[in-house]
Amino acid sequence: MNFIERERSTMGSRIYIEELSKHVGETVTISGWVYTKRSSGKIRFLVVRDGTGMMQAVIVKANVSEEVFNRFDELTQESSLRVTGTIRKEDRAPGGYEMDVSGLETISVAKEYPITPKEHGVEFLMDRRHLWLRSARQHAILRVRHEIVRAIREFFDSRGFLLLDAPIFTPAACEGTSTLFETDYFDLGKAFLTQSGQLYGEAGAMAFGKVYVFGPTFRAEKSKTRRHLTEFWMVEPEVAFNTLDDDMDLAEEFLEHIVASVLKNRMPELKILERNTKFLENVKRPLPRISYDEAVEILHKKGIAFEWGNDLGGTDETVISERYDRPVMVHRYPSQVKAFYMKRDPKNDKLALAVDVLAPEGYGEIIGGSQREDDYETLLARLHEHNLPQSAFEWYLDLRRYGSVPHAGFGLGVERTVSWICGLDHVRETIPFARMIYRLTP
RNA sequence: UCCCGGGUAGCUCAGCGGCAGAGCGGCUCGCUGUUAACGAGAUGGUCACAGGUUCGAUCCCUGUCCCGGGAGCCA
Repeated sequence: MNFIERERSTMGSRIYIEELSKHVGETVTISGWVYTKRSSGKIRFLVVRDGTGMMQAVIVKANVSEEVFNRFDELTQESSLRVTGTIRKEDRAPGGYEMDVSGLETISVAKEYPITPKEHGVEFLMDRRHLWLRSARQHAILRVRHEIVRAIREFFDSRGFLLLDAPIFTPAACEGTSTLFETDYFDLGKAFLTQSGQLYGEAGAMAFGKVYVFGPTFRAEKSKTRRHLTEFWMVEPEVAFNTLDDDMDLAEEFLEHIVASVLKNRMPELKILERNTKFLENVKRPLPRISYDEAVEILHKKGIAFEWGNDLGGTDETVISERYDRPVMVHRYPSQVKAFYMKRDPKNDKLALAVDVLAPEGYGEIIGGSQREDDYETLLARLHEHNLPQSAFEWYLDLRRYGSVPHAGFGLGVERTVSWICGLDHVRETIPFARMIYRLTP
């Protein structure tokens, strides 16, 4: 018998911790890592994680060979192992099930693991993000993120939207405002990392009617706050023949679906995160809709010196969103603070047909959208007003030359949404490996 | 870029113009139901870096570096 065969002969059937309840009374093997261990002399406890959950394994001196019993001593935190034993329902154990160990095999003894069950600072943990991902809280957050991404795709897929992947290298600024990451691109000069797939989404909408772009986006702004990453994920639906009102209808139905999916499928994770789900249960249609003018009025009534024509700042957004128990839509912003492609309000040329959705509890803007300018001459004039190079936008102008129609869309920031739904105090925990102004590793 | 706060043991922090501290982790010992186990013990330091003031600086001053979150900008 070779090594592998010998090892296999001592194992029960291999299962995952998430399916323990189906194997009560059976002898099975769990492959995983040591989360923590405790000893009380002749009875020893090993908390094993395998990626799907945690299980307490109990090693009783009287029930196992001396070799197995002593093997416990060499196991350090995060050592990898295979543990075999009988599964038993046990109310004292976290998860409700426990293993009575009969066999224990060390795969690799871990060196002294830096992340102990005690508290650590943000810098320390972010420097070890690759290890931090193993902890229960990070599991909960990333599983909620996964659920949100799944719900996003389910929402659009079930409504006949086509997933349209936009390029990441772009020839010029999409919106002309943000600072972009720049890189050399062979003989073609400079390329920029995309800050939005929206313009390509518009081309897709003219081709397929309704599409969504879902991918990473990049902003080289030197923002250093709890709401900013330099690389983040955005989902951007775009629908031909939609108006601003249609756009807002879509956005609120979309948000309702995402939140409902998380509440339905990820309650244990929200509990680990100690999230008060009362706020999330309120996320039902209709969401309140107020105009920018009304928002300014609210700020003035609160005694905030806010000048009409400016964009809402983070504090202003918090003041407005605090008045509601669910996300609030603010529409028709001054066109001077919005992007060149947004259509002006036919009733007031100073306003853009734009909408921002502000999350409650001070989480700020999670959605930004608009009806797009569909008139060729107007769009051309806007390009020039914003000093954008017409040549880089000829293809975009083609969308207005050949069968232009009203259309609208929006972008939702995935990390801000995860942060809000999980109730986190910083977006850096919502993505496996955050990229920020002073963080490029690990 | 600006404003504010911070950097002391592996980690989280306290401290103070006059011998460098605690809790936790790791290590040793004990314990048959632990849940961040518990009890006992030993170990652990370039007080971010460079100048300056002083009899004496981890502490006060100046500069630099790094971190945090806020403004601006944005999802």
